Amino acid sequence: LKKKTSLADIAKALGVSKTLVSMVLNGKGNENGINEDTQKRVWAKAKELNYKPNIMARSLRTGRSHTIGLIVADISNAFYARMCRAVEDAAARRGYYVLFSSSDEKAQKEQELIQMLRDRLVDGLILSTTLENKEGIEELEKAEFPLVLIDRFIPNESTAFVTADNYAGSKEAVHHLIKKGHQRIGVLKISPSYLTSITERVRGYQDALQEANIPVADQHLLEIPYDNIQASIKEELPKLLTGENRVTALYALNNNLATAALKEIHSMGLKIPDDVALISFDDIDLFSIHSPGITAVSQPVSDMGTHAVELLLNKIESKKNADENDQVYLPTELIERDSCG
Amino acid sequence: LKKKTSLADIAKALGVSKTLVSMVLNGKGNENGINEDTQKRVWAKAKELNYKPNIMARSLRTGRSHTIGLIVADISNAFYARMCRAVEDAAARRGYYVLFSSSDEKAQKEQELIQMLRDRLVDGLILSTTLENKEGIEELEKAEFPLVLIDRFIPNESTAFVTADNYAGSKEAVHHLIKKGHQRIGVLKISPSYLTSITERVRGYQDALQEANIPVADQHLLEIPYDNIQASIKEELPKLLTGENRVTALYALNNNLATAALKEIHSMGLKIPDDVALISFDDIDLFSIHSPGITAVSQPVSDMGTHAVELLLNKIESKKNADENDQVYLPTELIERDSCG
DNA sequence: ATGAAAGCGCTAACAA
DNA sequence: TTGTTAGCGCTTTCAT
Repeated sequence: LKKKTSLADIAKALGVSKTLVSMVLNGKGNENGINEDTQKRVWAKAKELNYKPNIMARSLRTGRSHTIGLIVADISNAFYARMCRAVEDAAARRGYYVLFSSSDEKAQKEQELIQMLRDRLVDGLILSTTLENKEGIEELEKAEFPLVLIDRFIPNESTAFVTADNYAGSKEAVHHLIKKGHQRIGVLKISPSYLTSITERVRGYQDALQEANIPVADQHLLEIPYDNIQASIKEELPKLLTGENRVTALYALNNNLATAALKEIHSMGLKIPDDVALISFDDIDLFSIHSPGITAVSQPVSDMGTHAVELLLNKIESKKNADENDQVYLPTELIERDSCG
Repeated sequence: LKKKTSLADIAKALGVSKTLVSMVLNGKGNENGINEDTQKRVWAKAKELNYKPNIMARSLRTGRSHTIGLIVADISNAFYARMCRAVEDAAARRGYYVLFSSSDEKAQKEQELIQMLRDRLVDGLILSTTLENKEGIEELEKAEFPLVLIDRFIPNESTAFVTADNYAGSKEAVHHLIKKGHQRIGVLKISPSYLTSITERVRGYQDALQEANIPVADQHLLEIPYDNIQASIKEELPKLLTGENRVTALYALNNNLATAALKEIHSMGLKIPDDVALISFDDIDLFSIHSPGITAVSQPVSDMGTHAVELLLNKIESKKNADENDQVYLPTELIERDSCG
């Protein structure tokens, strides 16, 4: 590994000081009244020696790394993968880079990752929190560490967040089902179930039923553990789909659940939408290609990412206008296909 | 943003030197013969003051960042998303973190990202290269910068790489099609078409036909531009699927292509496998859920990620045994479903 | 068994 | 218009 050119190398080659070179290369030449000619010589020599600033040294000095951290549950999940991409692009547009990590929905891993990212002096953090790590988050807030939650938020706290409007979107989905004539609607929800993305969707479901004067039946709500979705669906789904109180429609609260349900419905030999209707919160490619197409609530994933970055960078650069709202709900969209009858 | 505890803070609080504290906290206490008791006091104080080492400072001093870079075409693509996850996990297991970026299959962006990652003093790089940036790669090699290519390799060069065995996998796929009675097989390939992942698959296709004494027809090969897949498929696919020389089977050279073809086949109102068979290189969830199930060549994505990390870290830490092979082909697996008749 | 001092490469306050 | 100096927080050599 060959040694790289440093400021000092340029300074020495030119017989000037590091300071001068630093100023010029940081575009502060004019502002500090440095000779046009000297400036040109500096630039030329920098190019000649293929100078690249050492970001570590700069960070050490300035206390800023121009890097932000992003923690999601699982970067290989389509929803988060798209989100990561949006965050990456939005950050790049403003000259920041992104360190990604997956928490696997585990609070302890989340905390370790927060720690490691801070160790690396990220300037701020976008976090899809497990919500079981309140302590860790409080610590960040206490230290006034720039933080924006994404996808989920902490109820009754002032922490900044960007999320889809899960409540409204969910309500719309259930209304749609009702309009299509469904009254007994089974809900597949994920545990941990205190995730606001989930609780808000459940609340939307309940309110939609209530508004239509349909009683909410607890046994229609299935809770599926995050780390064992397919097997658990296989075991639980038949309970919902058989017997005389069986549901006529299934509402999956995220894409993983919908996908797993789809598989199981197929392997039970049932037909959508005749034997059972299916609607999903969160739209993925699969649903448009499947036949019949699966009706789904589409989340503004890219917008969420972009918005979160804007919020975070404004915090970091203290550009926040006093009236900037930093708890934002983005609208969802119902994509109607053929899975609801 | 509150100031964090530094080595000096601990040293002062304890009335000892930074050196001592550093040694103890790096586990070199015994090796340097430091009092058990002193060591305990250091640890206690470190915990008390919630000391976290400043990685930038350490990196600046040691020239190592314990971070590796990963550049793929698009992190929101399922194939790369899974790969990223594998890389993340494998790196974490050895105490490294990962900086991800998407090159969008553009050589210039690739080069910028390489630059920025090096600026950040990543200790090494895993790169799914566009292959149009040979210069940049040569520069890395010349600087002896630790580098492992993934998914694609540079023909006739000694650069380390990890890839699926695209040739063998492709041959197997086409053999399968032939065995199912198909003779006229349309191939959907992506451009840029010099990607070895693609050329190797094409080569496998050609050789499989040849071995079966089936003539290779150029007009059966469709080239679809990376950045305009769906529209291009819509326009081109009918050419393959109509007329008297129409193909009876379609072989998509990656999951994007297969997905787009699937959409278009549906919208043309054709049935799989009766009207046309479909096989895909690279297996994704969608294919197992779709009915009929889509037969696909499954790539060992996780293994590829893991393997690449191992190779890279061995390079970085110069642990490479002399006989370690650093050009590795990993076997694929044909997942037979119902899309080929 | 412990410490002093140098230095990684950079920037910023202050001099000249 | 340019240079000097002092660190940022850490590790490491060399003293003691």
